[in-house]
Amino acid sequence: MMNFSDNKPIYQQISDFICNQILDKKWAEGGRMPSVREIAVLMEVNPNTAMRAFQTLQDIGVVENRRGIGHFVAEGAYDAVLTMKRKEFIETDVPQFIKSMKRLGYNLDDIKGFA
Amino acid sequence: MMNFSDNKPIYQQISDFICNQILDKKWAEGGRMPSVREIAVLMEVNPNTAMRAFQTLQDIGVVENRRGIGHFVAEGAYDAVLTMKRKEFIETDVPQFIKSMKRLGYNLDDIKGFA
Amino acid sequence: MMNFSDNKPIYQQISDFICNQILDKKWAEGGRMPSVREIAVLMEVNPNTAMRAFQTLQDIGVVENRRGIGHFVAEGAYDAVLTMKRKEFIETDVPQFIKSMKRLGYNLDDIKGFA
Amino acid sequence: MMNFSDNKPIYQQISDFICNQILDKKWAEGGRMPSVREIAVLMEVNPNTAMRAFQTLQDIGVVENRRGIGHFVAEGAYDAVLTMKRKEFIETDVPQFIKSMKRLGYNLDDIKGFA
DNA sequence: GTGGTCTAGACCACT
DNA sequence: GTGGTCTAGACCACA
Repeated sequence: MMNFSDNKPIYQQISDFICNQILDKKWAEGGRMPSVREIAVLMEVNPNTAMRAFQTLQDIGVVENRRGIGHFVAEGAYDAVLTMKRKEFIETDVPQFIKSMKRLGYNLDDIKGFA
Repeated sequence: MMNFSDNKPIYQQISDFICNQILDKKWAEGGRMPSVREIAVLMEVNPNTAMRAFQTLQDIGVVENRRGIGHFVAEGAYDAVLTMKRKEFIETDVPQFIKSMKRLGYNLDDIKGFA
Repeated sequence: MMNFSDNKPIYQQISDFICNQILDKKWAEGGRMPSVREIAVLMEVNPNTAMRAFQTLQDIGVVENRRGIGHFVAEGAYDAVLTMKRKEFIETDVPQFIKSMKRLGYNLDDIKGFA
Repeated sequence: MMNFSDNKPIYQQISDFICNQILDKKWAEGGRMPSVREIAVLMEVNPNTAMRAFQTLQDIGVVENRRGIGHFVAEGAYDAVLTMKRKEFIETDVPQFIKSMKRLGYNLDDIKGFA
C-alpha cells in the first residue's frame, strides 16, 4: 500500500489515497473517516505523518473535522476533488505526457498498444 | 526555464534539458557542449549544481569529458538516451498516466481532444 | 449557531452564549434555564459538552443548580458577568484590537466607518 | 518574544511574527529570511515548529524558498499580507469587537479612553 | 550550509 | 476515545 522508496513523500501518498477513496465513492460525503491513529496503524506509519495528510486536505476544504470526534468527508468533496484533479491532469499531466511522447517518437495510437 | 520550487531537483532539470537537446538533435554526437560555467550563468544556478548534471550524464555514458577542453556529446548518445527514456516512459509514465486518466473518467480519445 | 471548526472550544461557545443571554436580559436572574438536554439537542452537541458549559458557569457563581429541578440564573449574575467580561475586554481585547488596528494603518475614526 | 502559555499555537505566533516583520517593512520583498534553524534558536523552539510556520506562509504564497538556499519574502508579499490581514480585521475582528463593546455598554469614544 | 520528511513519544484539550 | 501541538533527534537530498 505504502511505497517508502517512492520519491513522493508518504504523507502525500496518503492524501492521494484518501482522495482516491472519495473519487471511487468508497468514502461518502459527510461520512466519518478512519481516525488518524487507525490510518497510522493501517499504513504502518507514524501518526504525525497520517495527521499531516489530513491537514493538507483540510486546508483545501476536502476534509472537515469535529474536535474530539474525528475527520469527515466534506460536503461537495467529490466534485471538488474531481475538478481539482482533472484541472491538474489536463493542464499539467497531459501536455507533459504528450510532449514526452512526441519527443520519444510515439503517438497516441502507440499508447493504446502499451496500455 | 528553471523551476526552483518544483519538487524535481534542479540538477535533474538540467540533465533533462541536456537529454532533450540531444533527442531533438540540437546537440550532435561528438559535438562540444556549453561549459559548466556557461550553463550555470544561463540557468542562474550554482556551478556545482550544473556540474552535477554533467556528472550524472557522464556516469551513464551520454557525456564525455576531455580534461582541459570541455564536455562532449558521446558517440551513441542519441540511441542511449532514446532507449533509456523510452523504457522509462513505457514502464513508468504510461501506466501512471492511464491510471489517472481512468480514475478521472477519461479515455485515450478524450486525450486527443485536449492535446 | 455552533462552530465546530472554530478554535474556540464548543463548551466555551455555549457558555458564552449563556452569558450573552444574561447580559442581553433575555434570561432573568432567578429564572430557570433550558435543561442540559434541551441545550444539547438545540445545539447538536453531546450532553456532556453542554453540561461542561453549565459546570463552568456554576463554578464562578453565575449559574445555580437545584438537584432534580434544573439550572437557574444566580442572583447577582448580571453584575458578575458584566464585571468579568468588562475586565477581560479592557485588559485583553482592547489592547489587542488597538495593536492590530495600528499595524494595519487604521485609527479609531476609521473603525466608525466600518461599524 | 514567544508566549508558551498563550492559547495560540507557537507555530502560528511565529508566522504572525514573520507577517509583522513584512508589514513593518523590516524584511523586504525578495530578501532572504533567517534560516529555519536560526529562527528555531532565536525563538527557543524546535526546528520543526519553526519549519511549520514557514510552510504555512509558503502555502499562501507569502514566502518562497530555493532548495538548499533558504526562504525568501515573495514578491508582492507586503500587499498580500496587508490585504489579507485587513480583510480579516474588517470582516471578523471589527464586527466581533463592536458587538462585544455594545453588549458591555461601551462605545468607541470610551475605547479612546482605555487605549 | 539549506530545506524536507519521518519517527517516537509525550502532553494537552475536547467530546 | 478523538484531534492538535511540540520536542528531540535522525536522515536525506540539494546547493
